[in-house]
Formats: sequence, C-alpha cells, structure tokens
Amino acid sequence: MSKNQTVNQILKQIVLNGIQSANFSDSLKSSSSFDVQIEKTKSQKNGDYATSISLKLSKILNKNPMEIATSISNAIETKGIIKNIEVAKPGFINFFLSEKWLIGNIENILSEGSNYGNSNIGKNSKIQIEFVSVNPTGPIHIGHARGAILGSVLANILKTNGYDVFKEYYINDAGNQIEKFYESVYARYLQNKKIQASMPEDGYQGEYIREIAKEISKSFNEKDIPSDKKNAKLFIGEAALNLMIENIKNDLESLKVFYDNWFSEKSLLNDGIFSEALDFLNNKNLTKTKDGAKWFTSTKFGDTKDKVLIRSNGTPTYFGTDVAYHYSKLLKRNFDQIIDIWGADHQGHVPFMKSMMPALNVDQERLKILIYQLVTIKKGSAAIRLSKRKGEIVTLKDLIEEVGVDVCRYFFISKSPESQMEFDLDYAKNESKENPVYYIQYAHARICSILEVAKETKIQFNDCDLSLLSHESEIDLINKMILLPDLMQNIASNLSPHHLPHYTLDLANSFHVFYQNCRVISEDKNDFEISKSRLKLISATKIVLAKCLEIMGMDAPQAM
RNA sequence: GUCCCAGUAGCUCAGUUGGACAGAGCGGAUGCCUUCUAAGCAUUAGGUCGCGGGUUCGAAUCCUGCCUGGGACGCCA
Repeated sequence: MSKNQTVNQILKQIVLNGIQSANFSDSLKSSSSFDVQIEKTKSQKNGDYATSISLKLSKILNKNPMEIATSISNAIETKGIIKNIEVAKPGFINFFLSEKWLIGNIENILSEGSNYGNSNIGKNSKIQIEFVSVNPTGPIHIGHARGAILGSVLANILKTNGYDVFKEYYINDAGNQIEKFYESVYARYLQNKKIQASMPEDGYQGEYIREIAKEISKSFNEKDIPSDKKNAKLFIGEAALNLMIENIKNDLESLKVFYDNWFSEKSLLNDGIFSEALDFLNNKNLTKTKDGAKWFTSTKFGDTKDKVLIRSNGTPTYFGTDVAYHYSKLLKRNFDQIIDIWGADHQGHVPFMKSMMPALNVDQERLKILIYQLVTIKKGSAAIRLSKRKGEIVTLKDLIEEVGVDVCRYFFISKSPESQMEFDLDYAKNESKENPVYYIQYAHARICSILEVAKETKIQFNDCDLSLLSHESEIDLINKMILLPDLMQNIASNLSPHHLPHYTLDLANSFHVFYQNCRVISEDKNDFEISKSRLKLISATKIVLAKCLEIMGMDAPQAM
C-alpha cells in the first residue's frame, strides 16, 4: 500500500483523476461541488469497492449516469491496485482489486507492526477527554461502566490517530451532595459508637456508608478526631471522601480504565479559577443578579433557561463551577479540543454547555459532547433501578468477578452510545463462555499456536513467495486486514468506537474460515512453499487482531 | 406540556453518515475432528426495518404526523 494512504484514499484519488481526464463540462471544473465517496461492497459480484459518483454527477451534468460511469471508468487505467473495473446499472462503478496488490500489503503490515492502522489526522493537537466523573458519594456501578469504557477506548483510538490525548476525571468534591455525604457518614460513625444521631434528609442510605464509617473508626484513634462537632464532621467527611475516591479509582483500574489526571472541583474555588471565570462573564455583561443570586444569562446563546452560578446563600452551584472548569480547560490549559462524555441523564446540560462557548469566546468546534443512553440492569425478569441515594447498587466489582474484564469491555463498547441497552445479569453470566470475545481471542490463540509449531520445527519463512496465496479465503483475509486504517480514521473523526468490535469479529471470522480451508503447516514436502507464505499471512493477521484487542483494552491470549 | 435518544430475526445489537437481494452474535435444525486448538467450519430456518404520509433514479437511513419505551426540564449534580 502506498505509505500513509488508505484504500479509500487511493481509490478516491483514482476516481477524481478519472473525472478530470474524462473531461466533462466546465460545471465540474471546481470539484468542490461534489464529493467522491468510496464504499466497500457487500457482495463480491459488485467488486470489492464501488462508487456511486456518476449517479450524483448526473444531476449536475444533466446526463445519463450510465454514460458518465462509462466515461469515468474508461479514463481509469487498470493497473496497480485495480485489477478490473465494471460499470453496473443504474450507474455504479465497481472496482475489483488486484490480488498482487492485495498480497503486497502483507509485507506492509509486518513492517509497520503494532503501528499498523495509525494515522496522523490528529496532527498532535491537544485533546482532553473527560469521562465518568461520578460523584464521589458512592461506588461505581454497572451503569457507569459504559461511559468508562467508551472514554477509554476512544482515548486509545485518538492516540493512534496522532492526537495528544489527556484523560481526566472531574471530582465533584464541593457542593451540596458532598455536604449530604459528609453528614451521612458522620451520622453512621456516631451510630457505630452507640451515640444517638439521625441521618440527614435525603441522605445517603446505602450500606457502603456504614462500611466507610466503620473503616474510619478503625483507622483513626479517638484523639485524632476533633472534639467539636463541626470539625469532627469535616474530618470524618474528608477521610470518607478520600476512601471513596480510592475506591472509585480501584474499580476503574480493575476495568482497565486509567486517567492522566484527577481534577478536583474544590481546587477551582481554592485556586481562584472560579472567580476569574466569573469576572470574565461579568466583564462581558453576561451575568445578572436576581433574588439575591448570581445568574449567567445563557439564554442569550440559545439555552432554555438562565442558570444560577452563585446561590443567594453565597455558595457556587454545579453550573458555576462547571463554567470555571471549562474555563480552565479551554482558556487556562488551552486544550485544542475537549470531549465531555455524559450519561443521558445530563443531556439537559448540553444547551448550557454550548451556550458557554460563545460566552468564553471559544469556537464551538472545540467542544464535543458525547451522550450515551443509560443502562438498565435486569436480573431474571425484574428490572433493577440503580439509585445511589436509595442505596440499590450493582457494583462493578461484582460484574467483573462474574464475567471478566474482557467480556465486560467488549459488551459495552460494541453498542452505539445512543442506543439504550439492557444488561441482563443472568444472561451475561450464561454467555460468558459462548460469546464473541472468545471467538476473537480464539483466533489470536490459534495463530500463536501455529506460529509456535513453526518455531519448534524451525521453519524460516522470511523468504517466501507470497504470490502463492490465491485461495479465496486467503484473499478475503487480506481484504479484511486492509480495512483497518480507514476504519480507525473513521472512528476517530466520528467518535464512534463501537465499529471496532464488529470489525474485529469480522476479521476473526475470516481467519477461522481460512483456517478451516487452508492448512498452514503441512507434512507434505510439496506444500512447503505455500506453508511459508501462509505463515507470513497469519503473522500479519496476528498483528491486526492484536492491535484491535489492544485498542479495546482486551487481552490477546497466546493460548486458550 | 416542551426538549433529547431509541424502536431492525425468538434474544442482544450492527448497518460505513441516501445505494445494489437487509447483517452479526447468541438461541433452533442438520452435517464436519487419525492432520497446526471443534471456544471452530458448512448448510438451513427465522424480517410488514414501530405505523402512516412525503422528498428522488434509489429510503432502515432524510422530512413530517402519530404510537411505544428511556431520559431531561431544581438556587441537586
């Protein structure tokens, strides 16, 4: 393959050149009026790739699409990547790729190794991606796992496309909910000591609060804890908060989700960023005072309601600190682009966030918000409602212990973010042995196993004649492998990582079919040459499979 | 009431940003292991793409009206 060019890009250029040479009318001199799209065909009878550009041009040129298609295809030489071109009704141009060219990609994949599929479309721009950011008032549950995995896989993909990625968790360690949390833990703490104490209204009822209170009792001496009630509550609350954050961090790490930074909301207040951001809005006359509270007039930029930034009691709201947080991201830390990943319960927050961009004099394009639909959990036929405040939680830990990290990650990443999903716990357990994850990993393990045999029997296959590869399933396998670069760029620009698991499954399928049809290491001396070529082919396949698994954060086992 | 997301095989979900006969996994039926891993392969059954209009060469995909499900409309986060 031409260095740094995907199949799509190569074919697109060929078609553009074809249109130029076909010399239509002046109306096509500016090629900005149309966009050549190359599609992978579903059926081999329509070739490997196709374009429907002639159907689109027929409007501009006012000509029969079949004629246009014929003119274009006549202007294209069948050489290099192209073995054959066909024109099909009502005006498709179908490309059949040259086997010789396809086979050449094997060496390319082998030489690129784990860099295969990477690109530099990110041009090293600084991109910050913030995800999960669950309130540290309770443990992570299954619903949060969706955002966690979405974020971590997206970050991996953006990295391989040349973005300078920075993953961040925003800790909401200030505000009302934290106050409730402090009070709840303190009440449980006192109750543990048989001191009469009542839980606050709307307090956190979950069992885990008792656990934390116990843990604090154990790890501190009585004399460490301040004697007056106010300071005691603060002391115990902060200790509990730290335990909770540790807990969240551990759970995420057990899902192989890691961050570059844990950003404290409270720090915005302490470091003066909050007041700086507020001044910024004040100076632009975008705030007002009403009912004793300070408001941001976000409706000026399309929000549905103005938002309170500082309550009449003087404390900042979530909106207030969020202005400061994004002020920090965009104007203080100067990320070229930021991605916020939120659950659907925060979608009402989107207009507010968008209205903030012009208010901060920031280009809308620098902010991307990814909303994923909430996960409903089912156990048997009963739906479980996840509510931290009421205390019903299915923890992430339980799930990982049941089905394993890989199954968990694959399951979540394979659904598009905007589709609702139902997580049936019993089903997940049953499926833990019969599922696509094992299908994919099995393909990788099979390859390793064959390569191991080759190593033991000391077969050198560096020098071999790849042109011996001609079986349908060999060619199909190569065809699948060369899709990866296009796919990766696509995912990066559309922020849609759920295509990757489906591709990987498809690739694994092509390998299994190949495995069934083509014996790699043969006893027969006559097959020695083809054996070497196939060893090279599967070495390349191993690279592509491992790459996909790595990006999804899954194991690529040597044996199963 | 207003706004956002979805409705595709028995189940869970894809469908490359309008293309060629609608796909996968699981589940069902049948067949394939003296050969590198059968956690595999092959054949097969199963669909009014929620319903009705519209846009055009062409719609699961775009527009519109309904129906159903999830979510949001706080000086909570």
